[in-house]
Amino acid sequence: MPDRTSSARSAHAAPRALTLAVDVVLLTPRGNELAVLLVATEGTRGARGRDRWSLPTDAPRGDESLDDTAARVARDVVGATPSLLEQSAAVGGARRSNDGGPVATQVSVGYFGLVPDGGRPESTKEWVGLSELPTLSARHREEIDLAVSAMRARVDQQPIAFRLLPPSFTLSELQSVYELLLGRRLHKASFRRSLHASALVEATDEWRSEGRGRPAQLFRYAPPRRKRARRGIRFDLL
Amino acid sequence: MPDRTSSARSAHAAPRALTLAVDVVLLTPRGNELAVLLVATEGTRGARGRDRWSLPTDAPRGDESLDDTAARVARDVVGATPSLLEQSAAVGGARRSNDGGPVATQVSVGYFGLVPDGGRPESTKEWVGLSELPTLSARHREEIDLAVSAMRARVDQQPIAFRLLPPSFTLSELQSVYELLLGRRLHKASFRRSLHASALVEATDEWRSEGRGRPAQLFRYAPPRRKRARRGIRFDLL
DNA sequence: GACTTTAGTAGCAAATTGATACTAATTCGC
DNA sequence: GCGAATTAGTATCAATTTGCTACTAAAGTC
Repeated sequence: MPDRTSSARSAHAAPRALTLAVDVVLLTPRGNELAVLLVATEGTRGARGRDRWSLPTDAPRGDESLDDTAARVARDVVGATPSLLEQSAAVGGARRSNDGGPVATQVSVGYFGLVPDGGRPESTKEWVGLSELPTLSARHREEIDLAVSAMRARVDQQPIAFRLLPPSFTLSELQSVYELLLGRRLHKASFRRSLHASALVEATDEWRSEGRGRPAQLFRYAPPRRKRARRGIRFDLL
Repeated sequence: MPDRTSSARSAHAAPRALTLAVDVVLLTPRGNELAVLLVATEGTRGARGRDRWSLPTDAPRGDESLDDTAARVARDVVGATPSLLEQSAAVGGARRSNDGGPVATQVSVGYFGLVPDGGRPESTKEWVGLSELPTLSARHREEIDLAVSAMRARVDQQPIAFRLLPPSFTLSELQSVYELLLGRRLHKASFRRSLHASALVEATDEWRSEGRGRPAQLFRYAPPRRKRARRGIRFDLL
C-alpha cells in the first residue's frame, strides 16, 4: 500500500479544463403530480434530440457561493426565490472533448427547489409533469431523480409542505400537498391524528366553503417553540 | 421580474479562477465512538493554528470522476478502498485571494467513507475521536458534521453496519456497531426482535467464547433475495 | 326533502415498541 | 467443587402507534 501523503497538499491544483455548473430542479404541484421546470434550448447550437430541453443552469459568477448561484438561477426563471432551495448532489467526471483533444472535467452541482405557484409558463420554459418528461441528457435525468429523492427524504425532517401553501389553508389542502410530495396516498384519519399530535398547526376561526360539501376550517402553521434542551454550556461548539 | 433566460446557455463558462477539491471524511469505529482520519500538515507553508490538521483531500486528475477521486484519496491514506464511500455534500463559495487580487472560487465536494479496521496510524495521519477533534478550518469542521449526518441518514436505508464487520459476527458486535454509527444506545431485546423480523442475518453453527460469559452464536449477513416486484416492463426507465 | 359531496371524528384490532424480568452458559475466585 | 460475576439470549407485558372502517356534520344539487 502506498505510503505517500501527497494528497494532503496537492489539492487545489486545477485540472486542465474544469467547468462548473449549478443545475436547479424546480418543483411545483401541478394537478395530481409534481412538475419540474424545463428550459427549451430550441434553436441553440447542437440542440437536437435529447438536447432540446434542459434544466435551468449556470456557472457561479464573481464572488457567488454555490447557494447564491442556485438562488439566482431560480430567480431568473421563476421571478422569485423558491420557498425552499437545497443541494441534492454533485455529479461530475471527465469527458473527452469532441475533437478528441485534452479532457475536460465537468462538475455539476444539483439543487432542488420548491415553488408554491407554477405561475404562467413563458415560451422558453415549461412545467412538465414528472411522469411525462421528454428525453433529456442522462445527467439531467439523473439530477431530477436525485432531486426528488433528496426532497422526499426531507419531507418529514423539515416543514417543507407548509412552504407550498398560503398562510392559512385547510387540512385537506395540506394532505394533498403531502401526497404530491411523497407521491403516494395517505389516510385521512391517520394523517390528522399525527398532525394534531405534533401540534404543528393551529386552528383559526375562519372557514372556507369550496363548492359543494361541508366547509373546511382554516389552519395556520404554528410550530411549538421547542424549549432548547440545553443544560449547561456546550463547549464543543466553541 | 427578469425575463432573461440567459442562464440556460451561459453555463459551463468557467469563472476567473476555479479550484475543485474532493475532501474525504473517513470514519472508523474506535473504542466507544467513531474516529475520523486527519492528516497532519505540520511543517507545510502556512500550517499554523487551525491549519495544522486537515482532511485528506485532492483535486481530480486527468479523466477521473468525483467518485474515482474520492476512492483514490481514500486508498492513498488507508491503503484500501473503504467498504462504503458516498458523497455527502458540496460546499463552495468565492474567496478573495490573500493579496486582495481577483476572487478565486473554491469548491469542495465532501465524501464520507467507512473503514472496518482503523489500522496502524502513521506519523502524518491520525484517527481522532469525534469528541476530541482539534481545531480545524471551518470548512473541514462543517464537512465532518455533514458527513456524519449523511452517514446516519443512510444507516437504516442501506446495510452499512455489516460492511464494518467480518463475514461472521455475533449479534452483540452488530449491535455495538449500530450504536457507534448512530451515536446512541439501543435496547438489546428490541434490536434483536426487529433484526430477526427483517431476516437480514442467518445463524451459523459456530459459537465464539470471548473471555467470560456465555458464548455467542455467530451470524452472517444473508439478505433475503427480494423478488423483483416488476410486473410487466417499466418503459419509463428506458 | 332525498341525494351527493366534502369535512371531520370515533372506535377498534393489529402491529410495534420499550421495558423488565427471566433462563442459559461460560469464567473467576476461593 | 461451588457460588458470584458476566455475557448471551428469550419471554412477557403494557403502552403506544397505526391502518382501517364506520360514523356524524354541513354544505350544495336535483
